[in-house]
Amino acid sequence: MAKQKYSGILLLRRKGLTAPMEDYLKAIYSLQQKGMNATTLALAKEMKVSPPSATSMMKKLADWKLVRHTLYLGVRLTPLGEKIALEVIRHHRLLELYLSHSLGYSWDEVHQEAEKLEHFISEDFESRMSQALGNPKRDPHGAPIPTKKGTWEEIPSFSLASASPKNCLIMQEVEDEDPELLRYLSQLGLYPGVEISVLEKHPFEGPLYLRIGKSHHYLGHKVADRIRVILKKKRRKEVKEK
Amino acid sequence: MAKQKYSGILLLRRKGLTAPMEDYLKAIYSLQQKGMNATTLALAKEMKVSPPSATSMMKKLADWKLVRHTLYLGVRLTPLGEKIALEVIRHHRLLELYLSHSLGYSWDEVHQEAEKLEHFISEDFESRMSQALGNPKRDPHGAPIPTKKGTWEEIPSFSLASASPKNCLIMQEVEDEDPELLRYLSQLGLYPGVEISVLEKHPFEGPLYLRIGKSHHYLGHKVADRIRVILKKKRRKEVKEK
DNA sequence: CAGGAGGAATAGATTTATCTAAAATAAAAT
DNA sequence: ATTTTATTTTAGATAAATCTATTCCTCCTG
Repeated sequence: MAKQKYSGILLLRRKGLTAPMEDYLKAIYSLQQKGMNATTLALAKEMKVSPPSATSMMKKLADWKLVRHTLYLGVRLTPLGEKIALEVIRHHRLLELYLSHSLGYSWDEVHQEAEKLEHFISEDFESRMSQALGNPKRDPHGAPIPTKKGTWEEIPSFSLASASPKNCLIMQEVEDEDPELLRYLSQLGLYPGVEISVLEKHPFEGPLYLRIGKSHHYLGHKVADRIRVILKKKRRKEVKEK
Repeated sequence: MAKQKYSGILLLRRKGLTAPMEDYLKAIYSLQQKGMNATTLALAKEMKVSPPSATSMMKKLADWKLVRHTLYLGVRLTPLGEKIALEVIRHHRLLELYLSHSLGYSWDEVHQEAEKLEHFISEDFESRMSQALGNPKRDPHGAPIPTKKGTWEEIPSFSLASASPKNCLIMQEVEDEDPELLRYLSQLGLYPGVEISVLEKHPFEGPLYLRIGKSHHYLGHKVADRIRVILKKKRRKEVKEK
């Protein structure tokens, strides 16, 4: 009985899975998550390439059985394609957390570095990072880190811009791709896990006046819209989270 | 007065310096270190490619002014080429040490991982590693880690196979590329820094009987030849090294 | 239901790094 | 000095990922 030595991304990399292919899979996954169709044009825009480039990559990924193509609806990940996408995302988010924890990177710097390295680290590197970090569930921006099996805890969050005043909120997540935004947020002390209350909400998409931890700040609607929050649970017991 | 924002490897990478180019530069550097000419054939063998591949890369590197080409003598690194080679080597060796210190890799596993990552880490990553490790001077195999400026301490070592009995030796260095050899050496407790004495030396390239630390082992001549050692200095003071 | 707008695919070119097969050239040897 | 040997280079192909320009085709609209 021959033992299956390689599977998932490792196997496919041995068969010639390339960094660009991995990047396209991530982009397709991201579009699907947003409920959009991964059409040629949408994918080309996401990847910042020309439509013909996207077309040919879609065809290639279809040959590899990583996506299925429907005319004018674009491409959808197969289970295998989704598995690979999630493995790359796991690499990315583990790297982000690792860089910030172990090498003192700030949260606005980690995305760029992780974006390159995610394609070149081994599965061994991945699991060593995960172990060193205590099998973490969230990256520095609050995004979930899929497990090895491709599962994660879904936390139903909503936009800070849509929050109603008086509720006590916990910041949950923000996108990792805009370093300027992240630097701005860290000036305000706005990190995942921080307590927020909306004190005033100005009309016509006006600014919000917030309590952030123990200080108070105004925040524009556009920024608030990019921040995901959850309601603070009524505590049943004083649970300390580190 | 415009500030020079990029230099060395960073500048060249922005201009399109590729991972294969970096690998060739390392190979040329390595051949030069061994006192060999980096001819087409030698380089092709070192890089495990066909001679025409080596030719075309030599031409390309010459276009980039990273090497100078002399007919039938092969190629020599220019100062710029050497600078790049040393930066890549610095990346490699820092990565090796970092992986073994911070992620618990054993010394036979680090080379492979570093070989890929060396081309993709940023200068920031490099300096953070160096700082986290206390600006180390040697990698896990005892090879010198060049400084940012491309200098390092030259330690005149010699082969264990050529050592005369009775002297007390310190293991200095071993190549990093053969995992099997490294695993064998670690079974014997043979690491850089470990004390060795040659107790018996059998003729005709026969085995050596060694004291390694506090235990005794036989070691074949071929293996001994790959191990670099230095004479243990007469201690002036009891200095503890960690 | 017949065009036209716009999205999608094709055609052909470019760049990088590799290959094999063949030709050219330098060094060595008789 | 001529031949042989060995190294080096050229020529032509391939594969990946991209591009521009062009053509094709689907869907919607009038």
